[in-house]
Amino acid sequence: MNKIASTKAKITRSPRQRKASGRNVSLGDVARSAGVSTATVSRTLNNPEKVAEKSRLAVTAAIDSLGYIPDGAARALASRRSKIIGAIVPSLDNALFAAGIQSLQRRLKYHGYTLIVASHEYDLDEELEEVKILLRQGVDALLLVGSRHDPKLIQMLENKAVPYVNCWAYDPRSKQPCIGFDNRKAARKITQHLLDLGHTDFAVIAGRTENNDRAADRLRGITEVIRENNLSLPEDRIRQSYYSVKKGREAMRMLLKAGKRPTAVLCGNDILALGAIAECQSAGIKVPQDISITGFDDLDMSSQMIPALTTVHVPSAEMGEQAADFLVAQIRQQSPVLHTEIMTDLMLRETTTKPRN
Amino acid sequence: MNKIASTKAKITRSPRQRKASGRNVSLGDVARSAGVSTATVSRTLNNPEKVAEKSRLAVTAAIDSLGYIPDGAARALASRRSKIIGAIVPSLDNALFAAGIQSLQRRLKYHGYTLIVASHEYDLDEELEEVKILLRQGVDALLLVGSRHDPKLIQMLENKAVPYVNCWAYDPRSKQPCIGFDNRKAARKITQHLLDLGHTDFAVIAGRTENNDRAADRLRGITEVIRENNLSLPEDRIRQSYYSVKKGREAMRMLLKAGKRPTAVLCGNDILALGAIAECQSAGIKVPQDISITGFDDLDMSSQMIPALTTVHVPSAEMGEQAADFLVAQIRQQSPVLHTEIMTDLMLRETTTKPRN
DNA sequence: TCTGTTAATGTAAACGCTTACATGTAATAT
DNA sequence: ATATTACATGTAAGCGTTTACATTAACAGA
Repeated sequence: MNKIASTKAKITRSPRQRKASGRNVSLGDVARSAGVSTATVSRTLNNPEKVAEKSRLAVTAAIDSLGYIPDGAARALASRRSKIIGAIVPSLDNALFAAGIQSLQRRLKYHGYTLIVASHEYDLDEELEEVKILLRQGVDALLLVGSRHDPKLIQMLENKAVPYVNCWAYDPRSKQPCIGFDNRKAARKITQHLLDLGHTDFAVIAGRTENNDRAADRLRGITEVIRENNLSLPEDRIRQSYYSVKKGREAMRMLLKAGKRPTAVLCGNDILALGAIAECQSAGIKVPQDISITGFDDLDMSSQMIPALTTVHVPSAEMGEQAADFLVAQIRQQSPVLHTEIMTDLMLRETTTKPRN
Repeated sequence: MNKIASTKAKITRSPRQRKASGRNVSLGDVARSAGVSTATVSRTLNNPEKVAEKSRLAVTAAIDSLGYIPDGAARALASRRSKIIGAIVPSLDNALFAAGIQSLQRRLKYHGYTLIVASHEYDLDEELEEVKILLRQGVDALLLVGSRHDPKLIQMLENKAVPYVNCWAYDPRSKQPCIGFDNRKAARKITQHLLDLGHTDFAVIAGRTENNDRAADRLRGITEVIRENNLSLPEDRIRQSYYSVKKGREAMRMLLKAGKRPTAVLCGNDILALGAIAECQSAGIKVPQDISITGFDDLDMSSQMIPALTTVHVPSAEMGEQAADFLVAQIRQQSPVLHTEIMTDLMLRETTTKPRN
């Protein structure tokens, strides 16, 4: 890992921020220029169908020629809606969330909303802090990840009557709206797949479960099924890691060091699985012949790697879209479905097979 | 790639959005409850040092007991600053941007700013559209990616006197502020590395260069060096792809089909390189023994894969942080350095070696 | 011609803050 | 004691929209 050549900064000073030349053009200016009242301009912008064609044309012409851009703050203050929706995710570094956010954003934009994204780095206090900030910014609605939050958080949202939805998790018994999938059920499914192949000797590389109910549910699903089948899963066969390839490798390295090698390793997500596979390759252990490995999430790359990863497909894009529709409906005082379970599919690919007998 | 078992949605209706119980608590309420004027409350919030300790305590106590949350729209309207900064990136799906955005956000938060992220999917018209939206939302400053934008875009920003900075690219001759690295120079460096190893027979899997000046600069750097060394790089040895593992595999497949195999393939980023390597593995071609492959970006995983990827390290996190500092300084009417070049390092790892003679 | 109805527009009062300026008060200098 | 200064606070005028309500115009029906 050599470093070769680096470059150093060149210095140029930027000009002091130039003062805006006079006032910004306001809705009043447009009204004057178009020869109508401010109310008519406002209506052309927000309810064009209520304005006679003649005035409408005059107004749009004035807007174009003046280069008018409405002031969101003033609009928000007067109308009590900011047209901004917030999303608070654990991390943007995770491709899973990035994909969901991307489709959320696209859909929100279609509805005329702008998205603010914040992240809390898997820290629930930080999450509460972010909610306060977004509430202060006046978001019209909020998307959260998972179903475990600081009670104060939910309280604040309900006080302010700000719609919200929990995503990437599905808990129909909760009072809180959610759009997501049952992490536990999906984890059970993939575990069962390994059992069906004949595996009896498991290890788990889970995500960190404190402050992460999705990781906890996945781990729970796995351990349940294993124990229901009267198989053992000792503590030292369960490792928790932050989600990174490096951590996945490290965890697998520990597992390989510690006594008898398991025949199957269930990973908390694809990134950890990629790391686990890399570590096996580097140790000369063949996947899946010597050891079966599974992921969770089905990132784009997971199907393209060699060997292609057996994993659980999580439709993040679909979820983001549905979340957008849900929140917008809530803002519009409609009553969309409170709990939506999203399908999750088992993707059987090349990293799992029967154990060597 | 089987799909097994899927779940279907359960239906529950959510209660119609409950109306906020009466008015929201406002700064005036706090003032009354604390027995001071609204000005004093405002000052305790924004310039606590200008308020006597006694009043300050009374105010903070009132804020706590009433659960007061300031209204950002009103504040923005009155003060002409939203405390919001916007960033428009090509895509959030790209881990490179995600990492930069994450650190940008962290740093902005430290300065007391909130970040709005938008993406334009590598479409410059869309980028202009996003700028309009963010300007309407009243962002105090804007981060852009790359140095090629619609001229109208820059014009709008200067009209409104909104500070901005171009990132992930470095062009000291431009009037526009930038914080980034010289893509062309870095590409030259990694190409030179392959030349030094003795390669003469190259292929390139570049990103799509239309609407992506970074990809174009990288490609230019590569072709320049090759031609300066009197080597040929025919058109059919240059492929352009969207950034995905799948596209990388496809491109490599085409390359392998088309006549004589090159001894070295330069990829536009790590994701493409991962795909290229996977395709080679699947075709039984050994990396780096049979073919050397390079990436660009140095994603977290690139050092962990087997074989570890030779690539260019791009310090996205550092860039995000510097961008935050730059924009905040600009907002504060300071004059930070206009052009900052960030170091980029060649990471020599396991996917490059001397060509078979 | 007059009245009732509808459609288009205008008037002006919020919205919840910030901040320039005025006022009052206490400390210090003369 | 008075003048000066500094500090803490209060008063009230915006900030740029939206929107309830009032007004006007146009037209149909009697």
